[in-house]
Amino acid sequence: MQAAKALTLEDLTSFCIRRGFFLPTGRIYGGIRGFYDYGPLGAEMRKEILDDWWYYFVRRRSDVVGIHGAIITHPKTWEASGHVESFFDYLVTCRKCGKDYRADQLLEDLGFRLQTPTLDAISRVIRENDVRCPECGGELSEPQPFNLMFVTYVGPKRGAASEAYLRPETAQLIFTNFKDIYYTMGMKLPFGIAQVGEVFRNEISPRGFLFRLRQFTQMEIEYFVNPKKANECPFFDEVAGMTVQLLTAEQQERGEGEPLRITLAEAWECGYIGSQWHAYWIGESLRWLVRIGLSPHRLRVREHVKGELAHYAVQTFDVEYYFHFMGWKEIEGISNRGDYDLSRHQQFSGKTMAVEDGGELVIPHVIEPSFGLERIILALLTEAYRLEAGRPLLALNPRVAPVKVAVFPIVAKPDFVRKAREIYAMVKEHFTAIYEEKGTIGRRYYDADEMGVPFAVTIDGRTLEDDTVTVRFRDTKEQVRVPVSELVSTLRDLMARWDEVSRRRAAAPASEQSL
RNA sequence: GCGGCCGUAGUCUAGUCUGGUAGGACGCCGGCCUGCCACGCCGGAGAUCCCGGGUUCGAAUCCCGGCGGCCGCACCA
Repeated sequence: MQAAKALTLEDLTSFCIRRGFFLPTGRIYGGIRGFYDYGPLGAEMRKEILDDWWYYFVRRRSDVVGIHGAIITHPKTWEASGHVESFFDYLVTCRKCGKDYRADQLLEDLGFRLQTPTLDAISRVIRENDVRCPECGGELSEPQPFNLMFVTYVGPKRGAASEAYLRPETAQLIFTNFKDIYYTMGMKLPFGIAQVGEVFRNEISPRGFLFRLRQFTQMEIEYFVNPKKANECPFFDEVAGMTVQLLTAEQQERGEGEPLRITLAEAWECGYIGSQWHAYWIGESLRWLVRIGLSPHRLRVREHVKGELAHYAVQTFDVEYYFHFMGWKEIEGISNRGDYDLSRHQQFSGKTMAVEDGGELVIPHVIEPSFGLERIILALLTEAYRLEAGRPLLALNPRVAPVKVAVFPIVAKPDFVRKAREIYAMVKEHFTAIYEEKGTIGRRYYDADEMGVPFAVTIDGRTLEDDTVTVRFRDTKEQVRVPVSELVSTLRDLMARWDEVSRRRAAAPASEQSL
């Protein structure tokens, strides 16, 4: 007997690569850290999640519109946003032993206090105090800026004048377009602008499969409210009664790790969450995360402590998911950005960002739910992955499953094959579907289970007699027989009632499984 | 970026210490068999042994450098 071993991130990584969810980019050349390509199943899953997000947060609502911004935009954007300033670190290299140090950190370790770690300040402190390499005593190089934004050049000439950045967040495209959207769409406060897209961060050390990437996808909403009406959210009733696990900054500063179990109404009334709109967006976010298949008990809301707050943030809560192999990790950040961004763009562009509300001009305050798509996919796969009799099965919610239906002739005889292909063609018009005729029927069911296909349709001898097929459920293995004429509507109905259909699933959560 | 461990067909892996041009399993392809839950039979293809350099008559194996991965530290808008 081999010792039982819990599912690890490595197991999940190799499962994803083997089944074609993700591939390390440029793999035939050895790959490149922090970048992954989506394979066929991953690409389908990504699209399902994106579509559902867009439906839930944009199309379903009348107060949110969507945009799709450019990846390279005017460089001034990133000066105004504070990214140029706070995305730079400085490296100094020992001229003798070649070791690199982060300049501000080295100086701090040696007891020097810098108000602002600018190039000049660092350089001066090093020179005036004859700071040397702590390892070998060698002379240090001039500080080199290390930019966490990817730099590129616009046009044929390389140089300072043509320098531009790949966007490190989608939010700024919303802020720079704010006034135009406000006018062209005739928006009135409060309202939101949503955007989905790729962002790029030149991380020093990408880690954890999909967890820290250099290119990833954000799904963001910037929701603009009149600061005087920060506590007048007309939708608050929809989430007020939701109980959440909340870990406040205060608790963390006291060293407490056990979150409060508290309703959003209480969390707001007690002042843990600073504004009603902020509490509303926390609730609405959690509802969507549960809707696509994450368990409420594995989701908690953790407030950023002081040192953790971003340069723009008034108050931030992370929605964290419990990954049993690495603990609680952020999958979404929900920040109150105040008027930081709009004020900065007003200042840098010289154009007013104030809009009219209730007879006065205001610069709106912003609540920003920002979802990391790849982290959410990682959470969904972690939650869905389980072993049944030694074989992997993905119990994905049909909303996000890359393939919804598998169609099989029970054996590959011409009559069955002909009928099965006919049914496959019909099903494919309505759902993402696959067809397979090779191998035993059990084998094909298990392969489909591994891809997370919720329903398998089988054509057998009876189909040719009375035009019915069996529909098999991935999670319970139970089957129902339905007329071909009602197949599509039955499948649609089963997906709509999924929570009920899957309630009987017997398998334990992945964290309690062993390999 | 630092330290430790690691890199062999699509996947998992034997072989590495004690150098003699790679073996298995799963998967894949072709054929047969199969009538509701993987692991029936026969045949076959598939390996720059991560990359580059060095030592050697000879390197998957030893040495150096690089790339990539995992863990820890640091970093994390």
